[in-house]
Amino acid sequence: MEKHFDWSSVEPKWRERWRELGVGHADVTSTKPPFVIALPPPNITGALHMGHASTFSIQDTVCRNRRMRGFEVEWCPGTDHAAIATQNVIERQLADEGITKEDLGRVAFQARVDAWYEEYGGRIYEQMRRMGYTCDWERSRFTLDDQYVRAIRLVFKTLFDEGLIYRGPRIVNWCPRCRSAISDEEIDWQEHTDPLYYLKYPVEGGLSITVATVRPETMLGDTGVAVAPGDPRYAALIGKHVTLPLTWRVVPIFADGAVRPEFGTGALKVTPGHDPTDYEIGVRHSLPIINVIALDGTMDVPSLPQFHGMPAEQARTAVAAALRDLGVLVKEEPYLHEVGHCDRCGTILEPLVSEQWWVHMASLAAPGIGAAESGEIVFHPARYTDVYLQWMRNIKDWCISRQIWLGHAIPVSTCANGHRFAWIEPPQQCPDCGNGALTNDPDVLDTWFSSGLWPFAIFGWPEHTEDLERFYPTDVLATDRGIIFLWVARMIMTGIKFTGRNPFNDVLITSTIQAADGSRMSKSKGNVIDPLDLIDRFGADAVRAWAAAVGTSGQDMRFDEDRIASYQRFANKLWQVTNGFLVAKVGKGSVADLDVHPPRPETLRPEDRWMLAELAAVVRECDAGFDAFRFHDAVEHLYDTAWHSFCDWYVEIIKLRLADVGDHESRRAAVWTAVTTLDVLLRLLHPFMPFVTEECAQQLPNAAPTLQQRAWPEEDPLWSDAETTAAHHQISEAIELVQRIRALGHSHRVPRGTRDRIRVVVRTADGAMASRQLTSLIGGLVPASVVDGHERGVDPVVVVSGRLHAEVVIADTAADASATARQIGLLEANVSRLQAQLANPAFVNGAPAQVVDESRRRLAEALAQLDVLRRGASGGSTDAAG
RNA sequence: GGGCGGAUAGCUCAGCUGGUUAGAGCGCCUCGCUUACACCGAGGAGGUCGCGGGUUCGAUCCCUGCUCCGCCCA
Repeated sequence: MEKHFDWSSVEPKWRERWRELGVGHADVTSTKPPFVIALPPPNITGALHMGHASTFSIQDTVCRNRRMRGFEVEWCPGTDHAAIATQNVIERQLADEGITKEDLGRVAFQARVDAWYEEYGGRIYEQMRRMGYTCDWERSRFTLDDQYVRAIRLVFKTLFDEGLIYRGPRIVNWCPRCRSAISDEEIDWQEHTDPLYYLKYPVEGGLSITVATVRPETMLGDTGVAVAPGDPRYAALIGKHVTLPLTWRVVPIFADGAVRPEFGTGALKVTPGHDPTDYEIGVRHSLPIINVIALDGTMDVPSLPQFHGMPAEQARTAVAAALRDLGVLVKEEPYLHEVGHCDRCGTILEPLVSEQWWVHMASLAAPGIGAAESGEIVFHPARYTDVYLQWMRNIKDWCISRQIWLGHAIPVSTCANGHRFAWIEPPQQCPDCGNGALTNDPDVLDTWFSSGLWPFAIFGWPEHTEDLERFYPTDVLATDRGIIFLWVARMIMTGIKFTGRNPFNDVLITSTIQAADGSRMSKSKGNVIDPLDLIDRFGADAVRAWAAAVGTSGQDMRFDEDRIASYQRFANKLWQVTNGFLVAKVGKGSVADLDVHPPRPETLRPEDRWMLAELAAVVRECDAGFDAFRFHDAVEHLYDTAWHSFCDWYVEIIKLRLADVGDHESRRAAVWTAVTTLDVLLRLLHPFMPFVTEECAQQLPNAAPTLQQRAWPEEDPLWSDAETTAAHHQISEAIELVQRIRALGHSHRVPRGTRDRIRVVVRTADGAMASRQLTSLIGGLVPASVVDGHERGVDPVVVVSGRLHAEVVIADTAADASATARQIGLLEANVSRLQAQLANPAFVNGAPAQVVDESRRRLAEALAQLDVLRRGASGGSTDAAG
């Protein structure tokens, strides 16, 4: 037998088996109730990262659980074309070759993209298989699939025809390098320290006003100066005019609520063409919009040739210098602020006004708000509902056009007569006038526009396919909080708009995994962890169980490798107890020896029932965890029960019985209980740790080709009947007593193998000897000999647990009552606390009867225990049973 | 500026709707290679639950103020 669980040989075997058995594939004609998850599509050319590993592992765990619970599970995977990211990669390749995409042309460029997809397209699926994910690979989708493209065009055309999509000049975040608009959600804000320049502008009548700005070059496009309403410093200037240096344009001074009086001088230069806030102000006050920066990021000011064509950043110092020469620049100071960078390429974004396509959002958002408010769509953890609603209630129109080559072309053409129309199939002529000279819109759609349709488009919408009928709406959507707005909200809005139904009921937001120091993992920082590397080192089961254990408590998690390692050891523990103990020792290597019939209940010993009661508890905890999306609760209870209750206690307790070949009935009860317990635990653990549980379950009776074909465990009445409950109580007390006796032996440094040095008498509360069964159980667990009574004249040390207590004598050692004294001290503190509580009439009258009764019960028990300890400690109880 | 979180053992984190002797994993200390497992077992040390008020018979948990630390939106 191998010494340890060897995942590297086990994992490939089971991956292959699941594939052969078609575990992930859903049958659309099945009569089982469907359970559906649409996998948030990763970037087709990307590699699996920690975020994926965390959220996908949890999705697979849910899917495996639902399969065992009798659902027809459809977990539909897919990939996203990730237009900007992919185009950047290709452009970088071209740059290395010294050419541009314009040199290549659109057709040849597309060929390069296709080749790239071909090369890297399958990589992430392979990585997902290594994690053991049971997606329905046969249904995998790509956002550039023909059917998917038709869905996108239909959505676009519908919104266009309803007037919800429009084109117009608006301020956008412009990436001068990508030469494209970028959505608000794709901005990477970084802190910069830049000079804050104070510019003193002349005002009519010999007055002046000073503004502060980090971007003096934009003053060439200023069309106003704003101050806060009611600001006494400037009240007299409102309505007057400023003459701007350099351009000598005359612009008004006015009041606007957007101005923060405490910033700078409290006076704001307004550049509607190059600042989002200024744009809003400009709209409110009907200011002209002047663009002074071109799409390539250079200054566009032909009337000022000294600046024209200069990169904006360079123009900043040049303009500042010119203003200094004019005496306008009166002060400079360093200023820390946030600067927007392009999420994809890192270039500093340039807000500017350009023609873009927009979706009018307010009417689409309204039903999406209602769905969350009414509780039809539930976020887990619940607080994300507020995050979602906050954004939805303040929603802004969505810029959906991108000026890049890769992606879904905006399906709009304009004919020679100026008719503009949207289409689904590329048109030959204008539907209005029949004109055949058509110009197609050059832009493509924002990637999120297409992935926003994911939950229904993957199943063939708008066709009324069997899949769509059966699998839509989906049940759960699991993702990181970072894309609630980018994606979740948009799926909800389009889902309701185009299918009339919520695309899912539950949104599970999984924890973000941070680097060990609490910083964000990012490629640029070089602190990313590769999940595949973790699989190599700890096994897929360990990585998955860890993901479940840290992924759903709702808090961001610092990456902690030791935690993963603990689940690796747990996998080994399961494997050891199954193969090394149950199969090799108990079953002597034969499954038949483990395949015992259920014993008659009366032959079960208390410890067997104790184990079954523990099992009942963990089934309940596990189910509750799954139902509430609290997987960390489920996996931690399973870990505790499997390792501590089963391996540490139950297995150790039954070893003596199993060695006693004479007592067939007892042996059978123990074997059955052990096998049953392990079988249930393996099934419960399977969704979290599929590989090791399959490998272990295969060794036991009742093995199925895969645990995915076994039913999810349910509680048996035997596990919680009155006798089992009583047995659980008794054995739990015995276990605690064992721990106290062991501690006593330890504190006296009694070496192992000298059982005779410690002699123990176990008694019940009334002073009677404990039953023979219980005595031998305790005797088997402590390094001591259990005797009927102590010799006269010897002072035993007494330890107590519940209604049991033990009188312990250690040979050649004077009775050291410090252990007893310590326990007495704790109990006395407890007693005085409870007595004070119960003496308080406000508590007795105010608290629920249950709580009061519980306090009384505890007090009574503590007093009884104290009584036992004091009698023992006083040294009088030699051979108390007489 | 607005919003949402966090602060619990040396570290990383649990602690569900107020009543437990406040828990786990790792680390640390002391024993132990006993025929499932040294990727292990046994025992142990370690916390005035960020700080100040308040509500309550009772607060780690609820309210409020403060101090630090994140994230999101502007």
